Amino acid sequence: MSDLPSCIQNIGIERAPSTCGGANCQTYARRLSCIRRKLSPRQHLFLQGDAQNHVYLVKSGAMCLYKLLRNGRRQIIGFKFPGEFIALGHDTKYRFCAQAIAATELRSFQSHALHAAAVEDSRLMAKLYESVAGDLARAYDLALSVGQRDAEDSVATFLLTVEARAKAESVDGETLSLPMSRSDIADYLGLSLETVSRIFNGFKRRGFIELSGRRGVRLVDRGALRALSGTRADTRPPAVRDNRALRATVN
Amino acid sequence: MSDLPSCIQNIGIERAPSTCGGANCQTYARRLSCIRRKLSPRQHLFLQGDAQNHVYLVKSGAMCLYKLLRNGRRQIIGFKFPGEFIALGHDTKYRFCAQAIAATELRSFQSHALHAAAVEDSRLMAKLYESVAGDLARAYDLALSVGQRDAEDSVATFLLTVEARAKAESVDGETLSLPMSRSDIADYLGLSLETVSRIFNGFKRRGFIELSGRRGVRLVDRGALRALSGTRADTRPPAVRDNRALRATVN
DNA sequence: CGAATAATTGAAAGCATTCAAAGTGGGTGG
DNA sequence: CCACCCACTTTGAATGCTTTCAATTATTCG
Repeated sequence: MSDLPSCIQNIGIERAPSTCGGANCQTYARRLSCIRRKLSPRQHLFLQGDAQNHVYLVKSGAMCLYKLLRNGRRQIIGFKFPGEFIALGHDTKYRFCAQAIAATELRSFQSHALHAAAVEDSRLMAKLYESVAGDLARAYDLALSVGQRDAEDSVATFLLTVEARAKAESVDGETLSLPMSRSDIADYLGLSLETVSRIFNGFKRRGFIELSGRRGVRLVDRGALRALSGTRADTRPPAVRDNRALRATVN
Repeated sequence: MSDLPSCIQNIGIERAPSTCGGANCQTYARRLSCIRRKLSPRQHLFLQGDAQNHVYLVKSGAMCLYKLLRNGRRQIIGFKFPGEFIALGHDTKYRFCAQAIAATELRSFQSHALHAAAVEDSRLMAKLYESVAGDLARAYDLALSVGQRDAEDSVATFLLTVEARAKAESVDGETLSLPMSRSDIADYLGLSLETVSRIFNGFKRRGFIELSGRRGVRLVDRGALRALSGTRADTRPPAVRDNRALRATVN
């Protein structure tokens, strides 16, 4: 697998700073063949049901992944930013759709070639593993938001999370530019777009955030947002009032 | 990593039949050290926030994984059955709680030892990777259910999925024994336990299912349940009425 | 057989949705 | 460069699904 046609790509370089965490990003699988792709906003990379032959790496822009229901409703299951992989995990068909929410550049790899390369290079394997594990952690957080948070909690948590994840996207140190529309946020949080809009403006009226244009948001009062966010600081013991789940002896 | 104390365990043997899919389950990492654990119903294996030093493999019984919010609400993010791993993906702390919902036997591995062994044995690595990827796919399905399905759709889909996943758990070929309570189902689907109960009995009244005791469910009219389930048969093109998401040119 | 836990059922209340309409921003073409 | 237009966003009002509160019934285990 080390002598592929070669379009000499550095998988892993240009990894999103927030994810990279200051570690020196290595260059993996130098000779893995790939193809450049460019997508304009709203353009699809693939649909659920398509034959799953490729893995993609986002180089710039932003993507959203979503699943469709028969009734036409969609659940966005994640957003993808530069340095992140799409469609790791081998299946015969994609189980979700991938759509650009901004002008986006990607690299396309043949799934089997990438996974074969990963078997050769354990650093690449570690990277793919880490990527999937990260997706999993985010998916669990999403299920938590969608299932148990009320609308304000969801939106507050969303804003805090986006800020933490995409500090690179901020115009200056303060204002962040959301790449996704209200409708995208709604379909991500399991809310209606009207509800999202109402809550954004409710936060604005209460002085928690400032809005500028369609994309700009500035978090003014993070404390207030955190107070609305029911997120636990994963410390034990949880010590919840009457949480039946914890009555039993622990361990 | 091939000369550890050895408690000679076959990771992967006794894999759940439904997941194993008839393939001959290989024996991996024979000499990986592990510890046996037994949990009684409602007993916790770990809590979110605990130091994450171990990976667990379910041998018998059933576990549930859940996340807690400050307001005391919990979201079950998944159930674990024999042959499945818990807490793959290395982090310093567990991000969710793991609790037995029935008498359960597990094997406990040191995270670093297991991952080191996986680097040595690519079959084990493939197994872990597949496990995480499976968790990810199920997490996405959960987000979809919780975010976009109405209560009846959620419950119908849940029943169909449980049947498909845990055919081994069925008493005979027809009646399945749900290891989890109404409350567990509710916290999994993001509903109240009363709603789950109402819908179960609504299905019963309409002749879609039969109930026996607290655990027994028999799916009588799968067609009706599938009709309620908004799940798409992942075929393209989606051809949804006015799905804005698909207006853009595809690919 | 009895106590404790789980499940069911009913009624009232609430939060978010849906439907509807007006307003705003951003991009494009003249 | 500005006006115009389309799409996105905001806002209002009514509806409804699910939740919450409360009480009863059923099941399981000691």
